[in-house]
Amino acid sequence: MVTVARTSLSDRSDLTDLSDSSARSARSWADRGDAFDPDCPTRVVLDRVGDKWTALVIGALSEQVLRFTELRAAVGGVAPKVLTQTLRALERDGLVTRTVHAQVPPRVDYELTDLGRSLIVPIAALTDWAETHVGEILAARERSDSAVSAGSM
Amino acid sequence: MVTVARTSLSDRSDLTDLSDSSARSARSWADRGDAFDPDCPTRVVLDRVGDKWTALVIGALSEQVLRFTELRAAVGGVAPKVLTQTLRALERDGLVTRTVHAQVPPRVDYELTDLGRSLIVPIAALTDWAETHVGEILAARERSDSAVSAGSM
DNA sequence: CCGTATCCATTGTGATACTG
DNA sequence: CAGTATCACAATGGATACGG
Repeated sequence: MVTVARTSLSDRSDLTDLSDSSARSARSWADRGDAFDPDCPTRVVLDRVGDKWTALVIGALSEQVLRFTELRAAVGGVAPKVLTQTLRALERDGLVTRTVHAQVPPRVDYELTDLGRSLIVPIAALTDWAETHVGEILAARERSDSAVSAGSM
Repeated sequence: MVTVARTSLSDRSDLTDLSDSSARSARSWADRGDAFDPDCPTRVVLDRVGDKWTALVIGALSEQVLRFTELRAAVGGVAPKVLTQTLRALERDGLVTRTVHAQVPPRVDYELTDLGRSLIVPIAALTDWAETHVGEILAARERSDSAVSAGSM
């Protein structure tokens, strides 16, 4: 159930007609939100998933429960402070559980929640697209960059 | 809608099928990359899609070709400098074409390329997930935040 | 109309060292 | 082991004004 909070976009319909002729889907892209709205669903998720380590952490945890240090190694040596930030954010959003075992030395397990596991699907769609098309992006990038330098010669 | 998730990643259920069809997807999460590697496919795409305006711009352009000012209104009044940055990045990556019409006053059209259009699918998977589950995230967030303030009382 | 130029606040990220 | 504390820095993002 969506009820996107729409502040500016729908009001400022000084565009010709954005949703009329192309009303092929019930909910148009234009309704999907305003980046200024902190509760815009897409923004909430993109702000979390788009950061540097979240996708990697979720990927690592999708395979198995991991401890802090294991996680740190799994994602390639992130600084502990940053990993802690990432994990706290994931925990706060209900995507990861943090379990402290009363032991010496301490043992803390991180595990995906059901919600976190469900996020694997759309992330996989993105990583899948990325692996398929990153070549085209990189090629376009090189073409563009070399065109710039060629233009200045 | 969306109908994404051809289960490319989720079928990494243990070791079973290394079948050819998912030769690419058969790679485990651990192989998907290192965030330090600037050419890691997921990073390249996430760095682009995860920024503040790209998803909205692609969404707007998915419905129709738009001019600079139309785009600006469509995504909710982004500052021109930032919109230019976003569009230049998209153009450089081959996701958007920029067409200048020799007219007075000038007219510049922005349009998705085939590559850009193909990106709509995984983005839709993400926005779809976001709209479905943002409530759970926000609820978890509130629970977590109120637990913190309660704990300090 | 379609941008660029300038300045600035905020945030994200990281290295390093230290502690219960 | 599992973090925290501190400092530093680069990258975003935004407001405003101006130019071709």
